[in-house]
Amino acid sequence: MPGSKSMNVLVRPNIRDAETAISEGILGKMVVLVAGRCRVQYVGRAKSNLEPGERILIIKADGSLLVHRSVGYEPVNWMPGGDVFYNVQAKEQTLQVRAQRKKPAETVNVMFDEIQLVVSLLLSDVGEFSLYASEEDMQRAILLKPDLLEEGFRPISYEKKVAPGFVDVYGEDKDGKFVVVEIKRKTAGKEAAMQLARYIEAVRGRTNREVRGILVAPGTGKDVLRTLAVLGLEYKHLDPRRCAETLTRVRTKKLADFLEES
Amino acid sequence: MPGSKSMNVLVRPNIRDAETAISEGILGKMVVLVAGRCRVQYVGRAKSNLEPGERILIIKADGSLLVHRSVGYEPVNWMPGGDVFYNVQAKEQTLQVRAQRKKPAETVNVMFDEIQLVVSLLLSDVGEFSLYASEEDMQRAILLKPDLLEEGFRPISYEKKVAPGFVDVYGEDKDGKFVVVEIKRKTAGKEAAMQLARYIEAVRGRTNREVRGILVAPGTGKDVLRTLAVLGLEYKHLDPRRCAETLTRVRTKKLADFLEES
DNA sequence: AATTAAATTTCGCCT
DNA sequence: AGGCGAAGTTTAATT
Repeated sequence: MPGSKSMNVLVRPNIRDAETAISEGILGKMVVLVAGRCRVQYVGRAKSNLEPGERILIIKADGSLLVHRSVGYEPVNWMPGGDVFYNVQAKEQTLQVRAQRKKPAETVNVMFDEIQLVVSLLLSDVGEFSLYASEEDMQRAILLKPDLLEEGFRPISYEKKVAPGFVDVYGEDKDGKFVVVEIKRKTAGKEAAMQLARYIEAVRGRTNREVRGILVAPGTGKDVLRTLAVLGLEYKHLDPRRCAETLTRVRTKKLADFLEES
Repeated sequence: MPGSKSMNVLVRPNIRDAETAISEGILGKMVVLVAGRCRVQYVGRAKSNLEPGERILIIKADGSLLVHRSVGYEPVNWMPGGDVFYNVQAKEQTLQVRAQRKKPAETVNVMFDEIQLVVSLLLSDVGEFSLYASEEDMQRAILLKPDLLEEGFRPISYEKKVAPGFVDVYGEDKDGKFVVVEIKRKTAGKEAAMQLARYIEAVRGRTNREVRGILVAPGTGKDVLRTLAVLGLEYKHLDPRRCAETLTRVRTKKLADFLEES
């Protein structure tokens, strides 16, 4: 039973053997690696052509396909996973791997005329992935410790829907003024300032109370501070990493409190 | 001379041999593939942790690093290529591959406790990559055949700088009214409408002539047509693929004319 | 070096 | 199923 092994390796196989190995790998929901000389054509949302050269083709268990050149973070051609239909067939001295999906309608065609390596693998992987210091972490940190924004700030709601979209955090300051907070996890450009301005306008149209707008980010682009000033908005420096640490500290403290109470 | 071969394959190597093969692969600017059980930690712009599991590690000739799980288009961890410093070392029964760069300061740490496969390859690849049906193609198509936008349209300039950014195409219609064109290669959302509105405002502030705004795209989002109507703007359906074909046709025609003249 | 906008963006969340 | 926004977005172009 060739398909039951967790790893198959073919070094410089002939076209026929490569065809079989790749087909079985895809059918068996394995991860398939192919190294060889190929031409690649894509037709779908756009259209592309890649002239012959040596690349690495990866087909994953969910049907996703990647063609990688020898440099670059991004694949030169690809197909995201999902409902992808594969067709693998030897044609004389070439091997064609075609990936096709319906929505959006697109096709990637990889044509090998030389194959150096075919590997198929069954990867056993249930390890959890955790990411810290996202924009959501910053939001949660402010909600848990509002003083991170400013002393006396009290959150009322978050992800509140207003005219064009959602306000990240919404609350009031120590003087009872409404505060609209826009959070960015990295240096904020003028688009962020404009976004906040639009939210502010929407909120001001609904209340007679004074409304402040605060852009929270680890930094600002060149003219952003001036743009904010012109629009009557404010800026508060806040580092996403520090927010993540704050969250950890709060969680730890909560745990300590819990243990103490027990 | 082990480093001079164009492909090395190690199946289930011990830690020491894997260390050597990976180090030499990186030093030799080869593409290195490693399949094995690993834990991955990232610290930099954010922070992440990936618990142990079987994955594929790819290190490319330019120093870029990818860690791929068995599913998904995107790598779970990565490092873009450039000035990346690598450290590969065996520690008892584990193998650590660390990638580090200065700007931005970040580190990816891949720790293997089991290695199924190590492959290093020298990929010979000079094949040209061509992409059609980009937004730029749409712009060029309109400039070459202005009737694609509307009968009688005459372009004056493109990528013209106005207040907040650049107008894609700028011209006048058969009645002498100014026309500002905003191009989107895919379904246009309300952001596109807003963008066009801002450009229109900027242009109107500079002239007494009537100014029309046309959003060009292969489709529109839900409320975009109504938003455009409210703002006094127009929509013109145009398919990026058709634009690309138009370009090809024009080029072919130009060539035919040239041959005829000769 | 900083900024801006596009991308076959992908991905997740929510209506 | 479509709309919306975030992403360790990356990448290329322009100042």
